[in-house]
Amino acid sequence: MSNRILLVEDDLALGQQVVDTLSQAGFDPHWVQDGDAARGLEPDDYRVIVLDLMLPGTYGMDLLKRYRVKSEVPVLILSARDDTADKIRALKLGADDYVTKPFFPEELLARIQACLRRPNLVGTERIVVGTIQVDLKRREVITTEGALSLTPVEFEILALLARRKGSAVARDALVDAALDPSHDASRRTLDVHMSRLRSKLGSDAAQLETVWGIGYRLSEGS
Amino acid sequence: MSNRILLVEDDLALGQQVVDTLSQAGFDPHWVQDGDAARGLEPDDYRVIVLDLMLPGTYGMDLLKRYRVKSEVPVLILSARDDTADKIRALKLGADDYVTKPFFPEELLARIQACLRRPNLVGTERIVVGTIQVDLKRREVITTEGALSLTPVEFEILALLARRKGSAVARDALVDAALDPSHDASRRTLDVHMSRLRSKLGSDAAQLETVWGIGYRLSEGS
DNA sequence: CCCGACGTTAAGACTCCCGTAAGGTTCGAG
DNA sequence: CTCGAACCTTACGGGAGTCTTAACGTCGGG
Repeated sequence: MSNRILLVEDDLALGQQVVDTLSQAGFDPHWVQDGDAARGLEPDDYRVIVLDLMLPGTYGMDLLKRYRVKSEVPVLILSARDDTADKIRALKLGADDYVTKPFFPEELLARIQACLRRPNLVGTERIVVGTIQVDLKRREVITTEGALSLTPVEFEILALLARRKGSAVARDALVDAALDPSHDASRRTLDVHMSRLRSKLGSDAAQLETVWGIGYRLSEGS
Repeated sequence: MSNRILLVEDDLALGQQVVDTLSQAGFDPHWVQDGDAARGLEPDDYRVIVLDLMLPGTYGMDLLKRYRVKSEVPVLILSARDDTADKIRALKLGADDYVTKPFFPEELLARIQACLRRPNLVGTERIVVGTIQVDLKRREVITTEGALSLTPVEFEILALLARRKGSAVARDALVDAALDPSHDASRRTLDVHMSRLRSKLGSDAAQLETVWGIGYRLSEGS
C-alpha cells in the first residue's frame, strides 16, 4: 500500500516544513490548505491523516467527525492552543493523537510512526495477547487451558493490561480501573488480586510480568 | 511552526546585533534584557534559548537551572570571560553549548543551527541509540543481547542519557532524575549505578562514555 | 438462616534494590 | 613523572516492594 499521508493545514510555512520532513522519511504527503477542499476526499485513501483544528472553511472538528463516520484511518490532531477541552473532545471523536503547536517536525514524524505501529484497539471487542484472549464484550478470557472464570475485579485488571498490552501499567492505574473507590483500598489489595489472577492463568501467567517499582505488564511471550 | 528564540542579554548593542542576525536568518527572536523578566517565561515556548550569564537581577546560572527543571529545550550560554570554571558549571547544569564574548554573530547562528539539527526526543516513546533501544512506555531496554531487566534507578539514568543522546549529561542532572531525593545521596552512589548499568549493557556499554569532570554521554557507536 | 462467592485486610516470608564503605584504577594538571 | 582528584568495582546490610496464605466481612440466593 502507498505511504500517502493527508495533511490539512493552512499555515504555509508550517505545512511546507511538515511536507519536507515526511517526504524525507519516505512518506508521500498530500497537502491541502483549505478545510472545504478536504471535505471531498476519501479518508481511506490515506494511511494517516494529520489535521489542523483551526482552518478556514470547514472546521477541523467537523472534518474529524466526517472522516470517522466513513473510516478507521488514524487521525492526528494539530492544535494551536493547549486546550484540554478541545483535546478531550477530539479524542472522544476518535482522534488517535494530539500535538500542540509549536512542535518539532521530528516529533510529529515520531507520533505518526507510532500510530502506524500500534494496532488500533479502540472499539475492538477481543484482544489477543500471546496465548491469552480477552473478550471485552462477553467478559470472557480464554487461555491455552480453556476459558477461565474471573471475578469482576480480576477481569478489569486483565482487561486494562490487555488494552495496554506490551506497556508497563502503573499500580495506581490498575487500582483505579478495577477496585471500588469507596473503599480506602490498601495498597496491598492489588497484590492479592494479581496473585489470584496468576494462579488462574496457570502456565500463561508467564506473560504477566512484574515491573518493579512501577506496576505490571502483559506481553506476548515472544 | 514558530521559530521563536529567546535571547536573554543585557548588553544593548550586542543584543540588537544578535536580534538582527537571527531575524535575517528567518528566526523570530524574543529579546529580554533583564533576568527577572526571564524567570516567568515558559522555556517550552522556544526552540532555543540563548542566555547571557552576567545579568542584572536573577543570575544566568539560576535561570539555566530553572529552565532545565521544566524542559529539555537547548540552552546556549554566552559569557564575557573565558572562565573554565563557569563553563564547566554551566555544562554540568545541562547547557548545550558555550560561546565566549566577543564572537561573530554568524558563529552564534551556526551554533544555534547545530542545536536545532539534533532531533527533539520529547514525546517520543522509543529512542534508538546505536544498538541500544529504550522504550519509555514499556519501560524496557533492548540491546544486541536481548531485553534486559533494569531497576527503576538504572532505567531513569539510561532514559535521560538516551533523551540527551550525543550530549554530555551532568552527574547532578542524573542524580536529580534518578535518585531518591529523600536520601542525602553520597556523591559516589551514582558511580555504583553506572557500574551496574554498564555490566548489564554488556558489550553495548562501549556506547556509554565517561566525560571526565562533567558526567556521562550515551552515543551511537558510529 | 446458612452457604457460597467475592473483596478486603493482616501478617510473615521472601525477593530485590539502593546506598555506603573500602580499596583499586584512571585521568590530567603541574 | 608524580600526585591528587575523579572515577570504577566489589561486597554487604538495611529496607522497601512484592508474594502468598489465612482469615474476616459483606452480600445475595436457596
